[in-house]
Amino acid sequence: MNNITIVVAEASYLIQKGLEAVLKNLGDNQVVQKMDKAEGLFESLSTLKPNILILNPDLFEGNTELIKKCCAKLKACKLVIISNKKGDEGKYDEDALLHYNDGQSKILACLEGVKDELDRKQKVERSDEPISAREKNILKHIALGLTNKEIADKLFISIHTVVTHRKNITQKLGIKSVSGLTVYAILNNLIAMDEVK
Amino acid sequence: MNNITIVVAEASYLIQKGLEAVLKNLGDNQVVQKMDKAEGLFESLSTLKPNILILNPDLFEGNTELIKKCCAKLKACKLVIISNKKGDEGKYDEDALLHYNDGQSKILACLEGVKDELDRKQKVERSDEPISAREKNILKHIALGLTNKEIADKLFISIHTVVTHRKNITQKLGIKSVSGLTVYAILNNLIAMDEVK
DNA sequence: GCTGCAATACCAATATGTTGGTATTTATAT
DNA sequence: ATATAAATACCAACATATTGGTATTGCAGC
Repeated sequence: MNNITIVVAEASYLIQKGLEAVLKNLGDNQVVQKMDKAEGLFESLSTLKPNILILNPDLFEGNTELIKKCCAKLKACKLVIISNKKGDEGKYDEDALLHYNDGQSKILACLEGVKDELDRKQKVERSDEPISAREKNILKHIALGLTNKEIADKLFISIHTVVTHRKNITQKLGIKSVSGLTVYAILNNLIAMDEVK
Repeated sequence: MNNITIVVAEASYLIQKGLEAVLKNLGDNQVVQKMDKAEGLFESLSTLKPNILILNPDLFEGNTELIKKCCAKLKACKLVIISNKKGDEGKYDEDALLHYNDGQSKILACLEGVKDELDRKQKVERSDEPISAREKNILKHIALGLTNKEIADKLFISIHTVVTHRKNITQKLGIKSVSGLTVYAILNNLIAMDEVK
């Protein structure tokens, strides 16, 4: 999984923040710069070399030449258009065209699509790394609030084994905090909230 | 500072997410529900009893009677209007009126104002709280998976202070394990499951 | 039969959390 | 004005978790 860098050029603060929040949840992304006017955009693209540029054409007052100039500036950069106006359909790549009023599914589908495209280009293969049945059981006990020693005693194994399982679990899931593991266990029906001590 | 619960009723997913992000940074808030249509709103207000309702009038297609009905439903609830249209000025309380295109300063000033107003109101009525507001905030960060040191750095306090708060929290609540504290935080709307890392 | 994975066990170094103290400052309530 | 509570800070001893190793066994698939 490569880290994807993103520049957001959008006047509305709430839209900026919304995009940032959505992108953060979408994976290993990073919004490296937010701008609310066109000045300095070209310079930012040159220095930051982002993988994605999310741009509101209003910043250029609709001047499509400038937008094309943006694209030309960077090969590995995917352009996403975010607009508050009707009637932009057809002017831009529909796969990467968002509107202020779009709902969750549209937004997520678009951004995930763009991200997948980039992932494919970068030949980043993401393999699902499921945890084994034994590891699930260990995780369950972690999420229930037991210590390594308590788990070892309950399962009649050495504490070293528990530590090893725990190591593998955190590595496979990419979750290192106990609270994160707890939420994972809840969401994957390994435990119920009322079982936790 | 009590925990403030918020319902966001807004069709645009990005605006939803943007508001959520801004509110999260504003302090001890929690967006307890987001909705993108008017159905179920009254029910949510009744059951969740939020402190703030952020509403886009477009959900009611401009029917101001329904909006007033919202207000009437809850005394301790402050209404914030979020709109994508020009010409709403004067129709609503200007202190609590936002537009899609507003910049950072306007947005923050408005939401901080609303929050301060609520804080002042609530200062009187809090009494039977098991843990203090500060402790709630610490607990929130514990449940999010931060270490004591990370919490100390984020809140600009010593790690000793965090340890002390943590001691008091576990004693007051009688919950020792991190997973237990995490579940408590989820059940008490201090965090949402998808915030945990 | 070889390969790879899962489960088991162990070690050592380091990091982080726990517990039981003390103590100061500020704000609020009686 | 004074008692109380909350937030802050610190210490020391101890407990527990994390990380990066190594190693053995058994089992399933090729």
